[in-house]
Amino acid sequence: MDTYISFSFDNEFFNISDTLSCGQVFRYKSFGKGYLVFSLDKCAYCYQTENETIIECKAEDKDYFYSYFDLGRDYSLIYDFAKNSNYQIVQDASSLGKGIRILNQEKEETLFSFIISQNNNIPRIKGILEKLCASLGELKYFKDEPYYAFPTAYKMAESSLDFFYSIGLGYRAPYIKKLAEDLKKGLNLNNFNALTTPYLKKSLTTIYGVGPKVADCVAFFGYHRSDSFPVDTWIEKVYRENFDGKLNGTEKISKWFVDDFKEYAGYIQQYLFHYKRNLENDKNNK
DNA sequence: TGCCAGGCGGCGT
DNA sequence: ACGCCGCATGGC
Repeated sequence: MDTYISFSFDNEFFNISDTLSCGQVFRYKSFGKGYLVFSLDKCAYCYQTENETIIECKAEDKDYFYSYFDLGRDYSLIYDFAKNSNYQIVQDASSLGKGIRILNQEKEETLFSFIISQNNNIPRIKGILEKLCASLGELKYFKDEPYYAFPTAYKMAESSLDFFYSIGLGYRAPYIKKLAEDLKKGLNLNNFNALTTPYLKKSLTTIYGVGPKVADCVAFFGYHRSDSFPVDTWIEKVYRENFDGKLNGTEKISKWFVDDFKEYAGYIQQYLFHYKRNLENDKNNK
């Protein structure tokens, strides 16, 4: 039988709820005292005590999830950089999102996920990914709890275009189908590993259905290129309202932030995204 | 109900 | 290079 182990990490720079809900990942669900988190065919159970976050997984997956949750990185450096910003909103956002860590996600799953994310909302993205995995992914178990792996590109490439429409992908269905076919034919995302971030993004945008925003997300969440700054509708609002932004076009806006925040840009983008969406939710819950 | 969502491809200028 | 438009679907 499988052996399960658990390990823990200090909570000062790790809030599991904020880390999962800040829009970088879509495959997780509430479970017990915390969450089940799914990545490729693996699963971890995470919950927090007063001082620590506990991560439980199969013994063989320990190194994977240690890396997945980015536990080898010192987030105090990132936090200090943000707290020293001249922009009040960056200071405020980093305080609220102090416990956000950037996950090191698998590249193919990240790419599929963020192609699906375009012009879409987070609850619906999660639903589509659930249907995709339940339909084409391998049935697995975390202890007694069943779940589905993320499907292989090979399996997806065998599926009809109608299938992709049937899970609610809408006009994104051909993007997903073509990517699966290209991967089956030998496209290898690790071939981009050595590229500088600008060339990585340029290479990613050659993929059908991948524009600047999705390329930024994949560069950051899949390749951990923190000199990326995804600009979506939320971030563009923040730019207009809180940075007195006059630039037009998401690519120029992205470059403006990267020029300013350098290798901290991505983390600050996440703080801002999390902050803005939390403000909106508070308003709507009034 | 109508507006919006972690935007992109295609087209016209 | 830039701006505009259509796009599928469903959450709210």
